[in-house]
Amino acid sequence: MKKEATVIERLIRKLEHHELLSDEEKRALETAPSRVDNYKRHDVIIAQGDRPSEVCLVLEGVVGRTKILANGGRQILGFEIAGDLADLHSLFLKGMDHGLEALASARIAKVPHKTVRNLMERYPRLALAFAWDMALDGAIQREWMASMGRRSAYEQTAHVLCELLIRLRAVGLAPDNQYDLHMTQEDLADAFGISAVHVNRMLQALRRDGLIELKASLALKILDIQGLKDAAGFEPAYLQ
Amino acid sequence: MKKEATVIERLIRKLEHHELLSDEEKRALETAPSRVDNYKRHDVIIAQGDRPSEVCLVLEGVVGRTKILANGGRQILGFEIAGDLADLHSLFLKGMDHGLEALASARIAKVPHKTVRNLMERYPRLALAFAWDMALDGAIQREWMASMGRRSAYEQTAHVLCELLIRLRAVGLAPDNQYDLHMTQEDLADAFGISAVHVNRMLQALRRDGLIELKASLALKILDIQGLKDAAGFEPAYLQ
DNA sequence: CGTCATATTGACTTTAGTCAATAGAAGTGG
DNA sequence: CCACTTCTATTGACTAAAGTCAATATGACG
Repeated sequence: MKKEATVIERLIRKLEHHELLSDEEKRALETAPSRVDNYKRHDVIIAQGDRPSEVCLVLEGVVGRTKILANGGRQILGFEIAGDLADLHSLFLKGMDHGLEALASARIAKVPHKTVRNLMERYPRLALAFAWDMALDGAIQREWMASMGRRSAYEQTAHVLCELLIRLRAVGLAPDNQYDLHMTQEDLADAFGISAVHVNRMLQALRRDGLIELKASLALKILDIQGLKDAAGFEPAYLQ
Repeated sequence: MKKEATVIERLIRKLEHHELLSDEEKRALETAPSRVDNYKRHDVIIAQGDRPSEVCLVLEGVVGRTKILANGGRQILGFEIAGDLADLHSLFLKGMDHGLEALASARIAKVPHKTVRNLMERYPRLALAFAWDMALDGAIQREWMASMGRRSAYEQTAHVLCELLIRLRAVGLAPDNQYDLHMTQEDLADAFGISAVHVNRMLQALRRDGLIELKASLALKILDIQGLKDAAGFEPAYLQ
């Protein structure tokens, strides 16, 4: 219970970037009923096409939003980490246009749609905060689109590593500019829209350039933050 | 005035895909104060980085959401057509992470943020409908991400043409499966994340395969809808 | 120790980008 | 209407980026 409380605090801190919340609103969030499920790598949390009746809050681990195409391709649309509401949009859309998959072992709190809707009705500021979260989500997606379309594989790789550094640091998970994604280069490949072999080459290039250091399971240490940002053309404003 | 009313009806019809609206809510939307501006191709409607105080409703023409990167690249993140709220997210985010640009002559109604906020406060169902619209927007963005990452240039081209056919048809702008984008292959290139020369080659391939027919300014006629959908791996569910 | 997944490397292919030239179209001013 | 400019589309030749395939290495784990 303690750990969940901590994560919900992170969520609250994140939501408060947009709207200050009253104590009552915070308490309502903290005490909202939810169920916690555990997943291991490759587990499907929500399948593409499902019509979920709960919203997923990531407590621990890394979750990928994955889309399977008619041609067999798999595209990872984003990474969700502790404190992220992974599928808030499922409140509004009829069916999931993509799935949620555990890329590393993950603990997920599931809050019934009905609960979220009640919260939004009773506390308009919470509703605004959730809307802000969806909008932020859109901004991250757009940055990824820009990466896929108009950044080289090298820049794109550096860019996502920068983004994850900032996001993980914001929830205290990248002490000393180090973090471990517990996932594979294949996952990165599906996120970048390139091949796993090419991801490998780009990671090596980043190492060769003295920007990062990494061990298996994508445990990495940023050696030169400014250098990595420069290589990526990283401008953090979109993360708000 | 007549034309605006028609477009607002389209917007209402679109919003009602998610939430049925009362007559009062519809009237509130219809009578919301707004200013109409006209733009010609290449005009900047909202610049990247701006902090707009109004929401843009496209009445006529085609608007692109464009993002300029540090490396000089330009990525088009989406096309907005009549009846689309082009920057609803600006209600929530601090600064625009991208700009809005007229890709063809466009008429835009601008509704003050304050007005939209009032509408949302007074009519919770309108608030839900707007949230749904933002969520739908996210779904379209995700489909584009999948196209950029895991579809070939040929499939991607076919896919966007399918999407535009469905969206334009929904607002009565693709009679007889024909529509004219009034933009250039360069714009498509920036939307797809490929070069203009390659867009040209893909369009020619689609013509060669008997799927489309096209004239200058991207006036096109879909000759074989099913063939185009098959080529694209198009599954329209994401459009709602 | 053996098995499986992942990472790394090299050789080769494919896709897409770049550059440059040409051809069409559309708009402008006289 | 014409001459002129400019933008856009098309084409071909060549280059560069990324993909594919296959072999090998490394590492985690039962």
